[in-house]
Amino acid sequence: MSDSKGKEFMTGPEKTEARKSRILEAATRIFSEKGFQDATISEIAKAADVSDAFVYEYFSTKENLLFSIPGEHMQKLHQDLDFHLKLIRGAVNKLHATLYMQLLYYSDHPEFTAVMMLTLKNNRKFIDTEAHRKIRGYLKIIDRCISEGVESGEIHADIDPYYLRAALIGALEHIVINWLLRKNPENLMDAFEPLFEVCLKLIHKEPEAVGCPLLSQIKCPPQNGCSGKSRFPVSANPEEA
Amino acid sequence: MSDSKGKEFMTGPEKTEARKSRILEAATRIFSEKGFQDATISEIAKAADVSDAFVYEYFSTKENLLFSIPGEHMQKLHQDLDFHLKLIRGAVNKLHATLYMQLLYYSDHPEFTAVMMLTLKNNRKFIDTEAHRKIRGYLKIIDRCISEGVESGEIHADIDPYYLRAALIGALEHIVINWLLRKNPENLMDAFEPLFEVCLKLIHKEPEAVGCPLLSQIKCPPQNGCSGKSRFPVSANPEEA
Amino acid sequence: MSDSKGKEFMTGPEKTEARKSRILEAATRIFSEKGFQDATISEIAKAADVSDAFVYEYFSTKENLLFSIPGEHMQKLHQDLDFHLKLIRGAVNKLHATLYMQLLYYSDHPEFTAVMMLTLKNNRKFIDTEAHRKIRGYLKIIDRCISEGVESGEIHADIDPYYLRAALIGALEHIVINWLLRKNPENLMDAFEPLFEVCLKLIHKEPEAVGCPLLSQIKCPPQNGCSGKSRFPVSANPEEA
Amino acid sequence: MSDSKGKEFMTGPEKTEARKSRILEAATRIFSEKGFQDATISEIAKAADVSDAFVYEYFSTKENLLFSIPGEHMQKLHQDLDFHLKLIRGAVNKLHATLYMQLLYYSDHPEFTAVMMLTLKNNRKFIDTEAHRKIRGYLKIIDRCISEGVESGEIHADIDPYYLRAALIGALEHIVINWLLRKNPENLMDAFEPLFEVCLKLIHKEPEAVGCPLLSQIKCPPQNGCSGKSRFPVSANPEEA
DNA sequence: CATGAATGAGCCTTCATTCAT
DNA sequence: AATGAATGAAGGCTCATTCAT
Repeated sequence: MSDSKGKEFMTGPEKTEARKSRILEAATRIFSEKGFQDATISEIAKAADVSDAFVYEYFSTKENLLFSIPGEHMQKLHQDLDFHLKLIRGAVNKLHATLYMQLLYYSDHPEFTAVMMLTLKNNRKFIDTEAHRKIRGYLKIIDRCISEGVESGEIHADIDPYYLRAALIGALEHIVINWLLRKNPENLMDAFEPLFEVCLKLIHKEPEAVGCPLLSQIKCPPQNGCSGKSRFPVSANPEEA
Repeated sequence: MSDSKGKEFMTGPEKTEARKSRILEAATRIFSEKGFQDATISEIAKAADVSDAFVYEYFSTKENLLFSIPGEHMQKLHQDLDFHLKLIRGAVNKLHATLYMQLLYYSDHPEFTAVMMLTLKNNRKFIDTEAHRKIRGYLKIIDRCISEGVESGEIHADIDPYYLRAALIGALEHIVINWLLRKNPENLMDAFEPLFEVCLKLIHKEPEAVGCPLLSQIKCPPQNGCSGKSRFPVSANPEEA
Repeated sequence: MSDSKGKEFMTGPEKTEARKSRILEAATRIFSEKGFQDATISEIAKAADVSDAFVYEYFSTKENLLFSIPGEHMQKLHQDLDFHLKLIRGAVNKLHATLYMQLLYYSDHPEFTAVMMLTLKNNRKFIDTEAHRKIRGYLKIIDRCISEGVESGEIHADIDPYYLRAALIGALEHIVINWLLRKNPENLMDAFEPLFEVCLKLIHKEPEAVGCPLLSQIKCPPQNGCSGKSRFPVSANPEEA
Repeated sequence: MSDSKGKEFMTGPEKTEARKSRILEAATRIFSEKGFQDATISEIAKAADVSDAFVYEYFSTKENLLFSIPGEHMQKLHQDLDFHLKLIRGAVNKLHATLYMQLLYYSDHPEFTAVMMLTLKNNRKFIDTEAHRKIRGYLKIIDRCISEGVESGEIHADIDPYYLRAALIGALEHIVINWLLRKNPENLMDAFEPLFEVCLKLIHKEPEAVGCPLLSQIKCPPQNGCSGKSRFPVSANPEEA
């Protein structure tokens, strides 16, 4: 009935997948609570109800386990976003939806978020990771929104899109970290409206243009004759190697 | 002779202070290189040319040593900023100077910056620290600039100043972290201009209003009849506990 | 077609034997390369292209696998030697042939030799092993040669045959170990001539008495009136329990 | 009074040395009993009455601890031998004394001997060790005896001295290993006489020339007109690198 | 004041071995 | 007959921290 079947009904590979999932969940929770170094594999294994050794069957090292955490999350977020963005017209509306969904995902997965923001983001080795590649892929969605907006004239062309994205992401993450560390605001989603108002300032559109979150498919495309030619080449930054 | 006296000329307390300083410098360097967990007290003590045990004379624990790193840096930055801001007129000019000086300080002290951005910022316990109090004090400077700008009409009043500050700081830190982890841009100060352009968008002023960094004391105060009454109480956020 | 049949043509028991053989070969190679402790069952199983668990079908433990290595080798060496010695006359010639064949076998099977000399010979438990019994059986061939020589007068009787054998075997093994560990000499067989000259000193015969290896069936039996009665009872040592 | 002072009377460095010694003794005993792999550092530390961590103060790794065992032993043996050989005339007498002392040392230190013969001698890495260098230095004493004997005519020149030494050492070690593993003979020194008789065969001297062990300083030098010119260059083997 | 010396506590990781299928 | 999957058990090694001197 529920989505977590009793163990006794699982077949071999099914059971294995479930155990792998439980390990990732446990790791996420415990890493988020105690940090990477203070968490122990034993602790995680016990929380996931598997043996210590089993953890190493699927995650070659403790660090590798850490780096494996974002995988599914990012994939899910990416997919959802891809799906929704197809339905939305207008770069600003797309950005709105993107930021909203991202914040919502963080809000719904505070432990994953803590691992991402407090442990992974600052890890030098993480950058060379498959998981980080996925994150960069995710960021390209935002880049695409921005360049679409620039092309269409929705977003003015006199701002470097790399720095625009940096400001959007930076502001969002700053908010998220304050939420994680200081419970401010208590509900992360309370931060969305003011945050997005700030973002609108960045992209120079009036707040009225946006309707209710995720449903704001108002007609907005190229309404003015703005050339759409940015001063900056789209994605000219070396970050997307 | 020079500003770094030879050890043999130092009196007792003088020598002690010098040793304390050397420990902090060594800790900063080594924490920035290897991270908190992978750095060892022995390593730091050796680099500072003191005994392991001496480290504990001044820093009760390894973590306490870490938390002691920002102290002098923040004090210096705070003082410098206080001095300069007195000479500058106009909220936007002040913000400009503030962000410039902050970025410059980071650029000049990459090891301290790495410790701050990659190790301290994400540490739950750091928040309850005297050092963090100093950082919050520093942030108030920005808040004061913002509220001054709102009062004067330089900064429009329809944006929550807390989120405005979050965006400014978030964007700046995002840039800094990319510089630390990915050497992008290679020289941090290259990021200042585009970054500040973004910031100007946030505060809704045209870039032309700003002259050369640190010297831009143009007349800007209340030029429009804007009431100067913000929708938001200044510093209404619980972060400044 | 060839002497190594393709797997697909093997019947059940035939295939099983082949797999057992592959395991022993792989174990020999890997034990010789990495030593007993650093070799893993998984590694051996993979090299033998069988599952880990299958190894345990035939070898109850890892140590048992180790102890199973000499079996076939010693049997082969024993048989060959038995065959050849029948064709050879004279104790000294027989000893010559024996030592030559042994050295040649080592030279041709360096991996087996490494396991024997570096891993098995020093293992306390190995002594109580069936494999070790075979080795002792092999040593009896040498004892028989010696006592035959003593009887016939070829080998003088004033030397304890146990210590004579110890010297022969000890010298040979010393040479072999130097070859294994230090590649000195590069080709083990280069050591045979000088080694055997030393051995001849031990048994008090002139080198000229020996012709080409393995084919030196010169007439040598009792040429002097030596009583042939040794001071020592043959095989009075407790080693042959 | 005794050579093991009570702990309470030791000063700092003295105590430390004593502890280091106790570790080596404990390691020797335990390695000899259980072999290298089955012995644990905890076990050794406990037997030496020090903490696990202290072991690592002086011996960086478990393997390094193993390799440190022969150091003092070889030095002692080397010194003793140097001292005695100065008093002895005649190469054969010197060899006699050398082998006797070596066997006696083994007999008196069975645990050290077990480590040497059963664990170190077969360790590939041991060869590149400082301790192994000392052993090679020790072997040179034997080489010097041999070449002295060849020069003087005591030892006949028609045998390769490298192989002669190999036979001497090989025979002796073979005996020692049998004593270690099979308690045959029960008292190692019982093996000396027959062993040396064998050795005399190798060097072609009559047993009568030798008196009681360690006291046999009979005049023996060059009595025959033997040329003393060996066919072999002394120490032409690459082992003495 | 300074420190050399000492350690307790703990964790990641490995594998031989087992057993359900 | 054959094996994939799972793990219990264990050990080398590290360091923050303490304390006698």
